Amino acid sequence: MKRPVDLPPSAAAAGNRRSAVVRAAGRLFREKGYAATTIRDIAQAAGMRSGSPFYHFRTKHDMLHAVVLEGLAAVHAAVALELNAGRPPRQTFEAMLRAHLQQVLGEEGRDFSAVLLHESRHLEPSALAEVIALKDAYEAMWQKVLKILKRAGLVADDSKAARLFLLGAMNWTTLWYRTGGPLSVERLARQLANFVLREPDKP
Amino acid sequence: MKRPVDLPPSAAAAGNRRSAVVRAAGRLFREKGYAATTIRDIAQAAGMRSGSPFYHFRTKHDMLHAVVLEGLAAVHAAVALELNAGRPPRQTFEAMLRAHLQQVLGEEGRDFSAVLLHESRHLEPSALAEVIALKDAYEAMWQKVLKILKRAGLVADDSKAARLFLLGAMNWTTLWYRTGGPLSVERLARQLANFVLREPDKP
DNA sequence: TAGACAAGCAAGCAATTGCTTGGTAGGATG
DNA sequence: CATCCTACCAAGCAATTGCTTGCTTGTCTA
Repeated sequence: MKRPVDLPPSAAAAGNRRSAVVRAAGRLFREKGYAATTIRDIAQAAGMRSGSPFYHFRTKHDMLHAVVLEGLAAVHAAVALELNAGRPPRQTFEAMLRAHLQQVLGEEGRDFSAVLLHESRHLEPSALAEVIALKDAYEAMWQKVLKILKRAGLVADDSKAARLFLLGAMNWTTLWYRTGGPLSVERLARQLANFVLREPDKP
Repeated sequence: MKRPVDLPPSAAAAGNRRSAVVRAAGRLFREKGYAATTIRDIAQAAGMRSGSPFYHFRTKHDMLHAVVLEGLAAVHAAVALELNAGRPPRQTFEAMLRAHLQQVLGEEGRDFSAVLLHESRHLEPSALAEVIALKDAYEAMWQKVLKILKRAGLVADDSKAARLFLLGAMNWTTLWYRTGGPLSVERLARQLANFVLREPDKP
């Protein structure tokens, strides 16, 4: 009956079944949406009975919160790595595109990031504010690379609107890209770079 | 107790309160999402009691269907008008951008189009198939203008992916654009055109 | 071997959900 | 005047919802 209130002792080992709940919630929230997913759905997908997820989470909202934070952390880490790899502007940009698309479309992280992108509005106000702050920090990296690209003459516009157009083009792929289709994520990143950059294409 | 099954006699006058239900549903579906909106919410917003909307619609799904079709018809008509206005490529393109963004962001049609963009997955399979067919026809107009732009050397890529990048950039605005902010819809359209086209900017 | 704790289960409760049912006010129609 | 039809209301039903409660199991430690 007791609960691991904030940090369970020896969280690494203890968080094993908890993460099963998060993964199940992530997949279902992406497939059916937050509001249309029931606790019973999540419990069953995690191999539990309907009351058991509440051992790990206080509310359903908390499950959404955990999913969204996981998505945000993963995409931030992946893109930050490429931004700081010390490559020239165009290569840095394309690597960041690839990393973002990989996170958003790849088997591994697509559930978390799709939920982040499409279900955040169902968060409670305080959790939403936290997520928005983290998202702003993430998007600042894109503003930074746009600035670099403009200095290099590779792009004409590094405004806030330009950043949002770019992120929109990327994030919208979650609604149409199909894994196993004719287009790999790498080629998609290359194609978006060519679509956006003002430079002779590199096929 | 009887219902106007398919076509109510003298539909023009009779469909008055019905359209109040559609407008209320559109606004609530956009604000809270389809699954999180209750019949009671819709009825109250339309000034009715909770059972009354079912005089006009068989199910809640049918209400979503009506909202989505309204959004699709409006944006299709607005953009088709500009595509066929007989202007030169760049002007045609920018006018289409403006028309789409006007529909998606403007007071008048944003409820319907935002629901179309973000809630279509909650449609029943048969209704979804119908909507997808109409959406494909809509997007074909964008493929067409991209082809024209490429012939004119204004864009480097007129592939299917390029079209989806463009639509993504536009449709994502529904998640960040705020009416009354510093950026008008007209300027937004101009800025997106400059972001995408390979030509000296026209400020 | 005894105790403690992590991690669940079985059962159910109060509220909410989509939707149905029988009725009815008010205008049009004969 | 009698009838019909449109558009709604008042009430409620069966199912589902998020969540709670008391209890059990397996495992680790002293």
